[in-house]
Amino acid sequence: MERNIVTRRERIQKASRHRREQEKKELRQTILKTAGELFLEQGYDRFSMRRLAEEIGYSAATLYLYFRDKDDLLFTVVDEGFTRFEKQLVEAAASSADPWTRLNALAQAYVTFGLRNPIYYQLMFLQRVDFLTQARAGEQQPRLAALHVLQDAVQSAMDAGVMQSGDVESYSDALWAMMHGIVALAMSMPMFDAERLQKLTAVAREMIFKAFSRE
Amino acid sequence: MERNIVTRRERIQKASRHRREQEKKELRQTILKTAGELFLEQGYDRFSMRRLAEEIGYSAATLYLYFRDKDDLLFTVVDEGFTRFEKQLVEAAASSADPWTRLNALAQAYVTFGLRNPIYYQLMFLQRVDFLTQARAGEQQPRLAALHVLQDAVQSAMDAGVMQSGDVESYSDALWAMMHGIVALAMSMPMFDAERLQKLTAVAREMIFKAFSRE
Amino acid sequence: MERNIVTRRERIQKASRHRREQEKKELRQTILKTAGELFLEQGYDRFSMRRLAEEIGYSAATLYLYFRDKDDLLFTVVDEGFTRFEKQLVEAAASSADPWTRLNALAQAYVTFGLRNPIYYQLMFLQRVDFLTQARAGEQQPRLAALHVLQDAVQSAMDAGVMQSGDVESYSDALWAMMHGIVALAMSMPMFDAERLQKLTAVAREMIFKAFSRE
Amino acid sequence: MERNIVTRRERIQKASRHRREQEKKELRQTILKTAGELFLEQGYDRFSMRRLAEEIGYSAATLYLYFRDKDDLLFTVVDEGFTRFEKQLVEAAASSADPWTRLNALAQAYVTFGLRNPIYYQLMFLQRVDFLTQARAGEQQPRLAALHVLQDAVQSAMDAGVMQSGDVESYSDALWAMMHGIVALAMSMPMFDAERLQKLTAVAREMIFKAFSRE
DNA sequence: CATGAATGAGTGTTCATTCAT
DNA sequence: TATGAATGAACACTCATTCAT
Repeated sequence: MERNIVTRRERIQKASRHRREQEKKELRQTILKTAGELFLEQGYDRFSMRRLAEEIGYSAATLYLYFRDKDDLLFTVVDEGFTRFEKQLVEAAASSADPWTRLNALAQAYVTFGLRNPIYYQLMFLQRVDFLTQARAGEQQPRLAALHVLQDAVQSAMDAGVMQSGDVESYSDALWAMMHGIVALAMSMPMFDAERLQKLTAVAREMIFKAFSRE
Repeated sequence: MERNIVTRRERIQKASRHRREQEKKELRQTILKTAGELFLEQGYDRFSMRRLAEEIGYSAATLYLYFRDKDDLLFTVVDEGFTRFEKQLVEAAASSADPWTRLNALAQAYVTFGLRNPIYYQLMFLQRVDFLTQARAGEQQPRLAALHVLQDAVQSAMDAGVMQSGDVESYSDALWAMMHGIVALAMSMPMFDAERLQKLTAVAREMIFKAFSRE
Repeated sequence: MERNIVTRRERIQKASRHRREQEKKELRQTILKTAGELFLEQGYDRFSMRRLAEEIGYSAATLYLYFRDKDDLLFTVVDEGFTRFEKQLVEAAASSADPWTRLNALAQAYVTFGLRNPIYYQLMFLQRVDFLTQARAGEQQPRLAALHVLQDAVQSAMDAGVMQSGDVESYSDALWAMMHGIVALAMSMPMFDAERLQKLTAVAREMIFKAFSRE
Repeated sequence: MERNIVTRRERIQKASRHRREQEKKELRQTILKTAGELFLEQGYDRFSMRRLAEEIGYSAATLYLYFRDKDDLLFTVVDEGFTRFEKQLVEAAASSADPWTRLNALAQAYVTFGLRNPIYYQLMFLQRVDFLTQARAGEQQPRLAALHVLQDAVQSAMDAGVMQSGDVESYSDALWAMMHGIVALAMSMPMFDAERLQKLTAVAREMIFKAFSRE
């Protein structure tokens, strides 16, 4: 009987611990999500720990139970951004067996990610570029892995002979620059409305095709 | 003799006034220059009037003798940036009678400006995009005039038949995006060393040529 | 036993929470009180959040945990003042069934309030008259309600036939002006010592009687 | 001849000195006048030496050639106010041989001065009451002399038997309080429009008559 | 786990005043 | 006489962060 009780207690404790861990994770996610929303609504400068705390309904001190400091929080947001970013690029890369189509899908995915996740994109590639090369102590996370997907796609397109051959890195960089430029302009210049942006991307796609495709 | 004395006094006063005006202009320039350096070294967020004052060795209050407020100072930096920017683009545009060469010169000038004046470029096109559409009270300075130079060049290249014809604005936008992307990446991504950047611009130039040139 | 422990913990927490709330209220009161003293000693102009903070031995930032901003603090002082003011007038009005006696009691209460609460009176009727017509967002507190008590008393005195009838508002205003004048002079003119003031109020009372009482 | 020249020179110098003194006086007056206007328009708090300087078209430093410091300037404004105030009261007192009429004229003059010169009144009797008892080093100017006019009028009205006799100072104080109250309320309470104010003064006049006149 | 309370350091800005010229 | 230049001290207010509970 005692054993039983102990077992029950253990079970309860375990369940409780599990639940608590679950709750902890959930709150962490809530913080990150809300942080992102705050960026989007108020901009990077206006974001503050206090405002974030208020928004999620917890005290400011609580944030420091989940993140060492403000930069740690932002770093995590950026991390999450890179995770999603990579995931979408990988998906796009996997969407087609044809190297050229894959390349196009990748470019499309890149721009789409930027336009749909301006918060992440801002932080990842514009506001906190310094995070790009940093890695959290102990972790070893190549934040730029996502971009290797692009290089790989270029490489295989060249290998398959559908793309003009040349220095892989440089060609990949050129694509990156083009896409980054489009996203950056679209995001910050008020004159880039939907129509103008749509025409721009069309021209860009055509440009890439003419410049890189073989035959 | 009296007349002489007066004249001398006047001369002295005039010289003195002139010297003071000169000094005032110089300090103004020093402020602007130091402000730029602070941006570059510490980043936009860390820039503050107080820090700037300390840097130039004056009290914070003094800054307000030269600029109405912080935004006025930044606005002036940006203004100066746009003036130089436009000047260099116009020069590039005037460098050749051949429309295609002109277009290339323009692109080259754009990127060069960005890389040589990262402070200006940051403020103009990344940090304070809001200034783009603003104009100082009373003044009426189209800050984007510079970019019309690009559109004009595209237009004349099309007119001359050396460039594939199409929607001028969109083609111009695509060029802008490409160049903006190159500058932005080069400026903020540490892995873009001189060599990689040089290769990138070479590919970009080739890309533009293949995509746009006719025949 | 577990239950007991929990209960005890809860009890402790509750007590602790209660104590903290108590302390918070006390500090809030200390702030308000010290603010008042500062006004009185140094004058409205010399009052500043910093000075107040120093006076209470806390950092300036702490004040903002208790009041949204400076105006909120002052507003609260004024509010408290009006609450006490109204309470005392209402009490005075209820002190007698005889309309004429009531009117006298009211006048006496008004002057007494002003002389005993110079800080409040200063803010309410001299320095921050703008608060008179304002109301804190959300609240709907007619700050001038107190003065309606005066009008009501005049009205009933007229109705009862003990006071010469006429325009209620104007007669009430005249009484107000008289009392306001007495308080204002007494508060700020150093020559109004206790004796002179006492004689003044006596004459004023007599004056009101002769001017307004019927029969 | 030499003598003549000298004389001429002296004459010129004298004239010039005179002119300069004249100009100096004029500028001083301009400063004072403009200071008053600034108070009226912007309020006591918003008044600043810098703004005043800007308004008169001189540098801020110039103000310090005419006034030791800000308080000296304000003191002078107040002084000027008291001078005008006294003058108007004296005029009113001299307007009639009948003691009672004189008293009425005085009261009228008092209120009129307050309403027509709110700047002066504010400074003299509300904002800078501290000046009332101060005297500029070396000077000996009883700033309250003006109020003796009131006491004198009360005295003679009593002597002439048209006013109920009693303690002169107290009766005079009561009149002062009434008038001060009216002016103060009218000046700062927004609800006192022209009509309400007019009715109030009428009641006040009637009140004084009933209370003080004998027969 | 969560927080209320607190704060030092900082922000941009204004002010009265000084002083060499 | 007048001023341009300068400043120290102050202002209200916000922030990221800490810590006892």
